[in-house]
Amino acid sequence: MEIKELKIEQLQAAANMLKAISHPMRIAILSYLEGGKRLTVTQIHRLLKIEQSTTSHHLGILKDKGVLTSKREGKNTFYMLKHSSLSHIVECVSKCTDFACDS
Amino acid sequence: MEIKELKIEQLQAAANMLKAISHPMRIAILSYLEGGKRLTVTQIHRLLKIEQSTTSHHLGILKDKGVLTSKREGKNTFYMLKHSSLSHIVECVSKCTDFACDS
DNA sequence: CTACATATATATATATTTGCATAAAAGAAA
DNA sequence: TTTCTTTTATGCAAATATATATATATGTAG
Repeated sequence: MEIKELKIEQLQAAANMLKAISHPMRIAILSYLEGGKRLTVTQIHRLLKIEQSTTSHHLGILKDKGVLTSKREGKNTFYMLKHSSLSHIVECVSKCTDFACDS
Repeated sequence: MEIKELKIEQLQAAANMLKAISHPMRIAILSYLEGGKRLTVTQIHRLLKIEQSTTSHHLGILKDKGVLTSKREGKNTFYMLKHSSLSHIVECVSKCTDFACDS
């Protein structure tokens, strides 16, 4: 499939998914969830040192746009990557902003 | 380098770069520039069927955030990808929104 | 000068971020 | 059961950011 032939609906969907990731805290969340790791809202909230409600908001956005999935276990809700290859995006952009992207 | 060790400034830069890409028209622009292709503002403006000023605005955002570079040649300004690997992002997200991301 | 190509400025509309307060869900203890 | 604690989610509002078009300005060539 050629990217060139992307239709407007698919462009919109792709943009929505990328936009969901395009936030410093949400990129950090993705980096914590690399390699199939699972973390609760509280764990992420403490790691990022941001409000619990803000954390929940960010996780909700990522889940809504198909980046993450979640599973409730008792009082906790564990979040994880829906597609492992999404961490490539974080890796690529991290390299692009650090050195060059062609590594 | 571990993604986990990303600092806030780099997270911000990565988010800015991703946010620049997170727009249907700008994803389309990237797809047109795959493989080292060079296009002028007018060519892109005609391909996308959007206003010239809007096109220039989008290109300015992509250039400002380090996604594209440009080279003026006479009356024309050619735009191209700054890092070829950035097209992987478009490919990955396109797959993620089309089928699954693990392809 | 004119014609063409590109960039910018302003304005309006829309969307996003964030914290606060609160609600809801689940379990523990009285 | 009722009450308390922990964990997560939601509603609201203010501040901030973004998208888009129209109009205008700048740059380049002839």
